[in-house]
Parts: sequence; structure tokens; C-alpha cells
Amino acid sequence: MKVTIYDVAKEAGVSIATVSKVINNTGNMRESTRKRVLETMKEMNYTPSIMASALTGKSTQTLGLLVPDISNPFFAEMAKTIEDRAHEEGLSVIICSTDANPEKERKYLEVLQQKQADGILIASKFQDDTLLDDLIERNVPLVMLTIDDPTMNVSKVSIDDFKGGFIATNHLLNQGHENIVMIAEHAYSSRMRVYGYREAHELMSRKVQEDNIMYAEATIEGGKHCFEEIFKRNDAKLPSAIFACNDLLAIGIIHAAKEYGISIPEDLSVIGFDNTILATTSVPALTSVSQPVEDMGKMSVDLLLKEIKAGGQLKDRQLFNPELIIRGTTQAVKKSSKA
Amino acid sequence: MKVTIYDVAKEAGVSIATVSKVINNTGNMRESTRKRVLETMKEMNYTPSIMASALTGKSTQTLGLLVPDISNPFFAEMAKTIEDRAHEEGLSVIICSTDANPEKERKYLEVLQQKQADGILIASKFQDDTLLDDLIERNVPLVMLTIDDPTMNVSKVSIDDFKGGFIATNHLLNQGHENIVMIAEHAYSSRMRVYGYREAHELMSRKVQEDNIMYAEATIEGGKHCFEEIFKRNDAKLPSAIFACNDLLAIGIIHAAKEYGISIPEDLSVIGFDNTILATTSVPALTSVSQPVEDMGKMSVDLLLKEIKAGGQLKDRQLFNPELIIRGTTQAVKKSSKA
DNA sequence: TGCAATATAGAAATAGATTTGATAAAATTG
DNA sequence: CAATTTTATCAAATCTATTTCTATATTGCA
Repeated sequence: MKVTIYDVAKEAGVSIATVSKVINNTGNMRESTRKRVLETMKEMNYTPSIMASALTGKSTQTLGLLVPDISNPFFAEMAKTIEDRAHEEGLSVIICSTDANPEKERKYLEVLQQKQADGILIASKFQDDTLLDDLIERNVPLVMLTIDDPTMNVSKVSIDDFKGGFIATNHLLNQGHENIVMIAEHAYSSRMRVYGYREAHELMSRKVQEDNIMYAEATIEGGKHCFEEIFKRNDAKLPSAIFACNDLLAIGIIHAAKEYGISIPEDLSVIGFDNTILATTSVPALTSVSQPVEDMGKMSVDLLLKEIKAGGQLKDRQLFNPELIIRGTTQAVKKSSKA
Repeated sequence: MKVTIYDVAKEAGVSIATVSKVINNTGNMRESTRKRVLETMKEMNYTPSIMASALTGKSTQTLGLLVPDISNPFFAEMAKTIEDRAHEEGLSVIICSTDANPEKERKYLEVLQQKQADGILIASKFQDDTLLDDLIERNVPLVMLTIDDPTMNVSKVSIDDFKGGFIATNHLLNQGHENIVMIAEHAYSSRMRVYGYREAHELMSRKVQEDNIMYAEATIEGGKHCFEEIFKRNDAKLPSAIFACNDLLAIGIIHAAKEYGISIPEDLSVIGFDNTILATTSVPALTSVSQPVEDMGKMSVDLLLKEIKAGGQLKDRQLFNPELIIRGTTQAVKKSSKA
């Protein structure tokens, strides 16, 4: 069987209390004793049982990560950096895809608490905010990732979504596009990106056509549907550019456009968001607003660790800079068509 | 504080032993008692502590999943289906990306055992096979996923890689390609795919040029490097088709080809493997050998569950069928060039 | 009715740690 | 050198379950 603290104690000729102190580096102790115990532990290849230690209220060395969908490359890439950083610190990560399903949200949160996760990283919007409020109230260490919702009083790591929406729209406007459709998700980040979209118009004294702001699910299919809906509108009003709130949507747009015989970027410019691997692999390569995934993932773990130490009292906020990566799906409007 | 078994026992007016029996549905008991305890548990919103229960040797309701890299869309998609299935069964999944790093392999396995994972899904090759041998010897419930290595005496879920290699190569040969480069990974699955590649040649009485079988890391960069290496060869010997062992490599090939002014599929046919989202989003869409990711993920969890019940003694083997999805990156050789 | 057989419930041991309070040993002080 | 303080160690309680064994209570059958 597994070596326990009792075995070590017996072998080293001390009590289990002494061994425990050596493990946790607490209390006073003769240097010779500490050394002897340490050696015995090594010799016997002893590792403390996390279960037993967790039972007494100690940490489980486990984090929870809630994402909408791990098969979305953006979250997969994010998960990778989080996992890397966590493992560096000796923590494991339990990943949960909520699928924007309130029932799953509830259940996963329950499971994570039952498993006594030391802290939870939330990169998924919650249908039911009261679940989060409950966590906050009970001081569960929490960091919200990519969700900079000011109504939530927790630590947050995200990009400046307002700026993200602004630079994308601004780029299109500067290229001469006048009719720009924006496709948003039903998520907090999108709200701010929409404001950025508005601000860009405002600064150039352009009026926003309200029906140019559409909403869709963050999937390729969602993008296709949107395109079809746009296409069904009055042909005269067809946009010359579409700004999608993530790469999946943008890819969907591109696919649908191809089916409809509309060439990109000649007839239609497209901008995505997140700058995932999909943006680099699509042809033409997708212009996209990049989030510094690695920095954000690393920061979110570091922040959560601090939060855990502070007992969920910290409430920090880290804002990163989005960056527009210009590739092949955007193009200036030809003067002829403008005139 | 949290409600414990003691609280429930006191409230229901029974001993903790009785409550435990109700929880685990063991032992005999008056129906009225069982009902009363059940009601009290519900009223008090009691959930048993997994830590305490794990301490006595019970399950932790946790699985480990080892993949080479969760940010590779193939494994992300696989992880999603595994996670879904596991959660249906009330299990959480700890995901670990080994990055083909022996040090990480060792550490992650150690962590999973320390956390008393009920079972481990391995979808990552191991540099150090002795680590796995050790697990097998100690009857740790194990399922190898996408790795049908006959030297390993464990449960396995994979596709028929031989067939996968065969149908891809066969398709190219039938299209009139005579000089087909195959890019493999250093993984067991690739070995079998290479045999399939050979068999396809054999059946058509074609000789395999040994230097047409190349090896690379499963990344876009790896694909690019390969292409450059091929290109550096004698121009006269340039292949008319490349069969890559995964989509990332194929995408890398396509990118590099573009840089070198070689058009696909006119000048060069490309086949990928895994049929990930990348295959559908690339332009032209990538012809790829599809693995039934959902079925495989689900099956691997089900198998692992059985394995757990059987105490790691089962040793089942499930082989799925690969399917060639023909898209836009493959094309028959023009007769003129053949003649 | 009496005794064996069975059903029901609980006391106590156990799992592997942490932590507190007590005690013994060593060091310090007057 | 005795009295006091400090240091080093351990016994025992605790955390929240599971499980075995024991003690009643109930039932069945002669």
C-alpha cells in the first residue's frame, strides 16, 4: 500500500505530529530531527495524501475553469496557457464547458465546490448571475476571464473590449466602408465592442444604422445564418464590410459569401475577433482583433493564486490591449463605387 | 459551515452509520427510516464530502486526460466529447497537455495518482513507456485513445490507422499520382498509417520511394519545414501529392506552397488527417481522413468506466472506421502530364 | 410460548492528514 | 543552583466519511 505519515513517523522514530510539521514547515524543531524526517520521507518515497489534507481544510491544489466551449480554438488556446501556468505552480485544472446551458453552469459550479477547488476561473458568461453572486458572497476565490462586467465585484482579466470594437470599426471606416454590419454575441464583452463600434462612427460623424447590429451564436453556423439574413435584405443596402465578434462567426461569413458568389475582400471586407489559429489558416487569411491569450491566461492564474491567498477579498482588475492584425479579408473600398 | 453527515444524523435522529447506509444504498433498513433520512438530506441540502469518502478508498469521481496539446483542434474536439460524456456520468476531467515532454508526462501521471483519479485516458504518446508499464502493473484503470499499440496490454480506442493510411494513399494513386510524399509523426498511429501507405502502393504494384516518407512534428510550422525540405530536393522529383498525418501539417504544407507559388490542387494535391475544423475552414477546403471523434470520445469514457469497475483488468479494444472526406485540395493528375 | 433466525440500528475502528494542548527537556536568568 | 522561560516532541482530538461488529428488536416456526 501507499506510504503514509504513520509509516514515515515510525521509520524516523518520531510522532506523526513531527512529520506533519516537517511537511508544512511549521513549529520549532531541532535541525537534526527535521533532516532525519526529510531523509526518511525521501527514502520511503512519501507523498502526503491530498485527500486527507483537504479534509482538514487545506488546499486541494485544484482549479476549476469554466469556458463556453473548449472546442472553440480561442478557449482551447486559453486553456492551454492556463493549464501550463497552473501546473508550474503545482495545480491541476478541471475544465468545464458550459455550452451556455444554465443547467450545466449550475451543476459544474456545484461539482467544483464539492471537489473543493481552491479557486475558479470563469471565462463563460452566466445565464443565471445569482449563481456567481452566491460565490462572491461566500468569498470563493474567483477570477473572471474575458468578461469585464462592472456589475460584478470580482477580480477580472480581459482586454479593453471597447477599444477592440473601436479599432476594428475604425479600420473599416478609414478604408472607406460606409455600411458596416456588426455581429455580436450575447455576452458582456460584445456589449462593449458594440459601444466601440458606435464610438468609431461617432468620431467620424457617421450615423449607426441600428439594424446593422446583429446578434448570433458564436459558431460557424451562426455566421452563415447571419450572412443569409443580411443577404435576404434589400440588395441595395448590402454592407461592404462585416465586423464579427469572433473568428468562428467570421469564418461562417466567409463560407456563406463563397456560396453566394460574393468574393472577399473584393466585394466584402470581413474582420474577426480573437485572432485564433483559424484566422491564420483561412484563405484569404482573416483580419482579426487579437487578444494576448498567453499573457491573459498566465495573468488570470496568477491573480487567482493571489485571490486564494487573500481569501477571495482582492478584487483586482487587469485590462490588456487588443491589437488589430490586418490580413487578407479587408480592403479599401474602390473609389469608383464610392462616388 | 458545510452540512456534514453528523448534522444529518442528528437532525434525522439516527446514527451516522445509518445515514452512510442510505447514501450508499447498502445494508438493510426500515423503509420509513430510509425515507426520513433521505428527506432530511434533501431538506438540509446535504452533499457528501468527496474528500472524506475518497479517504476511505472510495472513488473521487475524477478522470485524467493526457493529450499532447489541448490547443490542437483535434484534441480539443476530443476533449469536448470526453468532458460531456464524463459529466453525464458525474465525473470531472482533469486535462493535461504533455507537449511530448517526458518530464511533464511523468509529473502529470504522478499528480493524477496523487489526486486519486479513478482512471486515466491517454491520448498522448509516451517517450518513456516504463511509466505506462508501471501503471498497468498496478492495475490503474487505463484507456489508450488513438494509440493502438499492440505491445501495450490495455484497453484501447482508436481508428484503424492502417486503413486510414491506405484509403488516403489509394485515393491519390487512383487519381493518377505517382510521386506521393507521406509526412508522418513519431507516434504509433503514424507507423500503421505508413504501412497503409505502403500497402496501397503494393496493391497497385508501385514501388515506394523510401525518401518519400518523412517525419515531422504535428504543427503548422512542421508542415512548412517539410515542404521546404521537399522543395529543396531535385526539382524533377517534386511530388504531385502529399499525404500528411494530420491537418496541422497539411495546413502548413498549403501555406508554404502558396509562398512558393505552387497552386493547390492544380500543381499539388494535399490530404490531411483528423478532419478537424481546420479542414473545413481552409481554402480550398482540405481533403482529410476523418476520425469519428464523438463516437471515440464517448466510447473511451464508457470503456474507462467499465475498466474502473473491473479494477483495471478488462483490456478491451475498439477499432473505428476512418473515412476519407474529399474536398478541394485533391485533384486527378492531368493526362497530359502523365503521358 | 420459546428459541432460532433475521432485520434494524448504532458504537467504534479506520482512512491520512492537521492542530492544539500537555509534557519533558534544554536553555536562560537571578 | 533553583526558578523560570524556551524549545522540542508527542498524545489526542479533529476533519468527514465507510465499514465491521455488536446489540437489540422483530419475525418465523415448532
